[in-house]
Amino acid sequence: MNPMVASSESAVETAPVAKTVQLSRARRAAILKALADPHRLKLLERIAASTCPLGCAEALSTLAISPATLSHHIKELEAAGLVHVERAGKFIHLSLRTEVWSALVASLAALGQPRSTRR
Amino acid sequence: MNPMVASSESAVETAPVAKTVQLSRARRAAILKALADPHRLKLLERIAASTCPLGCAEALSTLAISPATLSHHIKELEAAGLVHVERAGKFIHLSLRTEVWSALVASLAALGQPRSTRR
DNA sequence: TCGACATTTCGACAGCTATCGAATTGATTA
DNA sequence: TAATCAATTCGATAGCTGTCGAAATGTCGA
Repeated sequence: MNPMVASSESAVETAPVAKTVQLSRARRAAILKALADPHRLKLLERIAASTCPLGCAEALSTLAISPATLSHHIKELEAAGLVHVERAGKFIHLSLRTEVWSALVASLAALGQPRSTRR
Repeated sequence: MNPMVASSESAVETAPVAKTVQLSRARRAAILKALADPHRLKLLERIAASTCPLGCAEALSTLAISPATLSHHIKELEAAGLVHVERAGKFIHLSLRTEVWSALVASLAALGQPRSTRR
């Protein structure tokens, strides 16, 4: 895990009451890079659409990829801080980090509004 | 220019009154792919922040890249439908397609809201 | 018409990344 | 304890992509 994500991660973690957290440029870039792969985007969409944490079996049935590739993609999404991975015995469960997602959306929304005060 | 972007482009063009247009999944994926490069993201931010169309000279002064590389990135952003490129003699001017951007933001916002009715 | 300038195209290249099969690791169960 | 299963790691590979210098193209002005 690189230090940039880790430090931003703790910033998000220590501000749980904040609905929308400010993303650094580096963080934004890292997240957008993680979203560049079509399979990863589809996986994230599937995770987001799930009312409960998603298992690998279900993820695999959504995407036509090997377990190895899924593992790789999950790792990328986790590294980008987009998903939370919880292990339960042999199984893992994936959920969207909604606060990070909201921060991204807000960040991108602000980009399209050049007249607002921005640093 | 690939037919996917072209057809979505005309849909956007023919609906100028619509503040937020629905993006197809493919379109969304294509845009996010275009945003994956840090230089391209920075360029888009610079374009968005500009109150008037941005010239190449200004873009080059923002990014420490060669003119050839800038040209490549511009082409990518244009192909993704994110920017409008206008030629004025020897010069070109870049502007953000705000309606596409808004559609992207809306699209991503909807992704983070699994309980809303989505197709 | 030629020179200057802005921008693009071209070709090469290095680095990145998605993908997979096989091996490995870890948890569970009989 | 061994077998089964879920998931990860590892190594290899093919394709992708950002980057650049050089050449080419197009515009403008003298």
